[in-house]
Formats: sequence, structure tokens, C-alpha cells
Amino acid sequence: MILELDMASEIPIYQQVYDGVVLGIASGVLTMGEALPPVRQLAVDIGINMHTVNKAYSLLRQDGFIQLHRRDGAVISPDAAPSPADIARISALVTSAAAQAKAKAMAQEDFLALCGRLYDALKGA
Amino acid sequence: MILELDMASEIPIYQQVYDGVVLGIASGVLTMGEALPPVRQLAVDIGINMHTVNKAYSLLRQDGFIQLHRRDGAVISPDAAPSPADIARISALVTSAAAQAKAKAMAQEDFLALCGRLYDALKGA
DNA sequence: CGCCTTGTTATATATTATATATAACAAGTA
DNA sequence: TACTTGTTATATATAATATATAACAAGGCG
Repeated sequence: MILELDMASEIPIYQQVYDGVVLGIASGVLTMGEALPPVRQLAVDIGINMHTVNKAYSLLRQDGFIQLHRRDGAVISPDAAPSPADIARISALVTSAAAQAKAKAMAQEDFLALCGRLYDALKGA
Repeated sequence: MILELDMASEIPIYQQVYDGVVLGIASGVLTMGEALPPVRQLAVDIGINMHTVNKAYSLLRQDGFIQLHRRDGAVISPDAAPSPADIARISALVTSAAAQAKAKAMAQEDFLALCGRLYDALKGA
């Protein structure tokens, strides 16, 4: 579980952690049932505060990517069909991307080609 | 040019303005050469501060969606092929969406179907 | 049982981002 | 000149982000 943080980025650290875990699940580095490092340990490992990790974990649980247990810590949730909330979250991102693409005169087939390529790029990340 | 703002949203107002303009261009409501309202007027119209509008306009110019002139104000940029910076910006959004989709066990064809549907939905918005 | 690890919550503080307010400046044009 | 436009400067208030320290709660293990 490698997380690359950019402390100079305008993207909040907790969101970078969130994105890193989602990317890990999507790419198969993190598999169902696997445990994430405890909040305190991950915080020390990547040099940030415990609460920042905790915020990322809480959001990941809220969005159904992980489950949090008192003893077992954070474990990857089993695969499940996307919920309406998941679809809404994903759709918001795609709509922003599609609007920018179309506003830049990008044809639908080119946009879809880009989407397909980026989806495939998650394979071995 | 109708802008819907959600003052209770966690999304900054300047970004909502930014997104609204991009959506307007993508949907054809705003066409090349068309002028946007002056920063002061739009600010009054939607009930926010002038600098918040100015920040949105500055970002829109920075990303190549509009051009700003002393006298003519803000006008929609002519259609042009997406720059590498545009592709990078769009790709970041799509990658986040694709990662969430794949982490939720969404097949590529389903993800692409969603992308195509959302792109088409921009038509008459 | 005590002990330890885990997530969780509480409180406080510092820094940055966001938004507003007022004012002045700079450029273009009628 | 006068007006409108974007632009910059300064100040202030609120919210978000990140850190720090501490304590609490649940579950398992010797």
C-alpha cells in the first residue's frame, strides 16, 4: 500500500488518501477483506496527523469502500453493485469532465475513447 | 445565462460559477464570441460578491474557456482542439470517476455507457 | 480479570481557503 | 472627458483543513 502525497497540492491531504485507497481497490492492489494500516500507523508512515487519516477512512466508509471495526481496523468491503449514491457521485465527476470536453469541441467518440483508455490504465497500477 | 447556486453546498461558489459557464458552453447556451455579464452585474444578479465572480472568470480564462478584454468584458473563446493542459484536467476527473466505478465492480462497458449517456445529456441543457 | 490495540470523540490551536467589503487603478471607447 | 470594463490592493470575517493532546469505547488475548 503505497500512497503518494503532494503536500504542495491544492487537493486536501485527506482526499489524496481517499483517492489513493480507491485507486488501490480499483487496480487490485487492495483486495476484498484486506486490512488497511491502523490510522495511527498510516499517519506516522506518511508523516501526517492521525485525524487526517481518520477523516479519509470515515469518508471511505461513508462511501462504502471499507468497513471499520473496533478490533480488526479498516478492511476493504466486498464487491457489490454500485448504489444510487455511488452512481450519483461518479456521475457528478463524469458530467464535469464531459462538459469540459464538449466545451473544448471534443467529439463524443473521442471522449469515450479517453474514458476507456483511462479505465484500462487502472489495470496494473 | 442562468446560474443555479447552492449556498449550502460544500462546493465553493466560484467553482459553481465556473462549472455553470462550462456547462453553458457545452450545451450550446453560450456560443463563441458571446459576452458574459460584467463581473459587477453578474455578482448583483446572483447575489454574491464581485471578487467571487472575478475569481471564476479568471479561472475560466486560465483554462481557455473565455477571453477577458478591458472594454468588451468576458467573451466565450472560439472552439479549439483541447490543449495538453485541457486533457490533463479532464483526465484527472475521468480517472477519479473510473477508479470509483471499477472499485465498485462496474464493468468497463457499463462505465462507458454511463459516460456516453452523460455526454449526450449535455445536448439541450 | 488486566492489558493492549483498535476506532472514536472531545477540545484546542494554527494555517489556509473562501467570501465579502471598500477603494482605487488601468485600459479602451464613445 | 466620461463611462464601463477588468484588475489590483487592502482589510475583515467565516469556514475548511491540519495538527496536537487527551480521553473514551469496544473487542480480543494472555
